[in-house]
Amino acid sequence: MMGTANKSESKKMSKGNRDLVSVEEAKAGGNVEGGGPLKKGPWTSAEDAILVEYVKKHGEGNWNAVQKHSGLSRCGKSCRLRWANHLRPDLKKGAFTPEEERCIIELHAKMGNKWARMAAELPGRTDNEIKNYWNTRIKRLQRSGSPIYPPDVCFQLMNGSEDNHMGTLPTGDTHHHDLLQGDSIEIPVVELNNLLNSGYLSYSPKFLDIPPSSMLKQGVSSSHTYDILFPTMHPLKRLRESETLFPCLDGSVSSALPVFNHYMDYTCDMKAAESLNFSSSFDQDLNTNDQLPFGGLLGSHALLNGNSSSSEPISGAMKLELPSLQYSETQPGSWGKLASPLPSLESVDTLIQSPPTEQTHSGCLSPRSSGLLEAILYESRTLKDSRKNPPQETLDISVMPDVKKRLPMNPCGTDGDPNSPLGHSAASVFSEYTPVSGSSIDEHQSVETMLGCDAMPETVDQDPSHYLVKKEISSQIDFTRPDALLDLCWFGHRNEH
DNA sequence: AACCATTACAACCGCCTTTCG
DNA sequence: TCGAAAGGCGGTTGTAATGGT
Repeated sequence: MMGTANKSESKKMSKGNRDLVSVEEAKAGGNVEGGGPLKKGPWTSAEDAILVEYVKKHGEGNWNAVQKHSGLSRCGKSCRLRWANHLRPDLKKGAFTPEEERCIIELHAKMGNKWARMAAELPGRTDNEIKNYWNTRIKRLQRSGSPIYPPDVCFQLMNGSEDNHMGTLPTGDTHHHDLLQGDSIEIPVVELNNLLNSGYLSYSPKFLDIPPSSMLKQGVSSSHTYDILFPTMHPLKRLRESETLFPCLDGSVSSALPVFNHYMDYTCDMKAAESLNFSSSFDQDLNTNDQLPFGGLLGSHALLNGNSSSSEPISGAMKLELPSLQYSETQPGSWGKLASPLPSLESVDTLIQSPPTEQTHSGCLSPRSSGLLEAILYESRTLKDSRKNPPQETLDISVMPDVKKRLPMNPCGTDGDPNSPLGHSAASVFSEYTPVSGSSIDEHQSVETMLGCDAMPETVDQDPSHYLVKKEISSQIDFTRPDALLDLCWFGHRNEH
């Protein structure tokens, strides 16, 4: 908050006494007429008075002139912020109402961290307020391992995307037209990201149960997905705002419901959930069911990150900036041969989102060669076909010796679908960048663990048939393909039928 | 009562975009 | 057209207040 140069001053000037500063002191405290250093730290009531007076006279804007005209030793930015966040007469004070909280949650599900836009939807509230509220809430939810979004918000969002192909909430409020308008199929990736951040995937215990359509709607390609699933990559600056094209596939509402059925067992933010009449049993689940059918430990990163701490639950909102493993154009056909020594799943992001330019070494069309839209559509068709003619084999470990080694349980020699527009790649992530050393989970188990196949079938997943289903799933997923995660879901979907 | 953890809030920083001369 | 200034935004940090042990 305070600049380091003013820390001591700020400490001295506690909330209790800083209001005692007179206007003269406020003006003289820093500099008059912009000579000395600008003051930082908490604003005094005198400074506030000066600023209010100034705005009354001159109106908003031209904030840098405040210092000149009023003698206030604050920079223009600081003045603007102070005015916008505290002095504006139309500001609402006090805690957020349940309605506002609800609105924030929905807006965040739609917009992501677009605090200013969210603030525009909430009259009298500032972006800073909303941001603080959200961050606090996220921390709370992270600790409790609860979903970030209430189920009904996700449901609305997905339902909305169904309706308008935009992945937006059909909330009925008319002020979201900016998101609703347009005739493209573009879905702001933030919406997808945030659905994924919802925590329905964050622990992934029910990952396999998520219908593919739901999964797709939730944005499988989003970076946040991988934040959730692969939370321990070294941080780099995330792309500031990735607007990703992602098609909406058909997917019935009913197919999405089971997800919520599962997760209604988990709780949401206790406070918000209570205010919004959400069920709240997740805490209990946390205490009693610390082992999950997915093979991971609840509250553990063991899911795919055995070498990460298990002290913190994976939470959808976990803010992890992943390294941008930019797929090297100089390495054609190197799906699965990633250049970076430690790429993240952002790389998968990149791969999936990248425009098609080349074919993979296996001859399969990669997303690069045919585009994500085509890929998705293709896979959609494949899925439909598969329902009619269940595939015999899908796991192609032949092209991924590493995976081959790591999947000794694979009962099927499989061939990837050479016609799939989605080529190989995900295997690299699974094989290369899953836990390596010092892990609590044997790296060889990483994939199995993720699939919940060989890990702890007796703990939660008591149903042997369920276990077998997962076995089948694991054997049919081609981790050499970037859409392996899609497969995960799709198999999950298939197994619902 | 002391200590610690958490929460809520305020403010700054850096980057990006827009505006203007 | 270009560069500087201003404005806007999101991320981060620091601190007081509060609650629990």
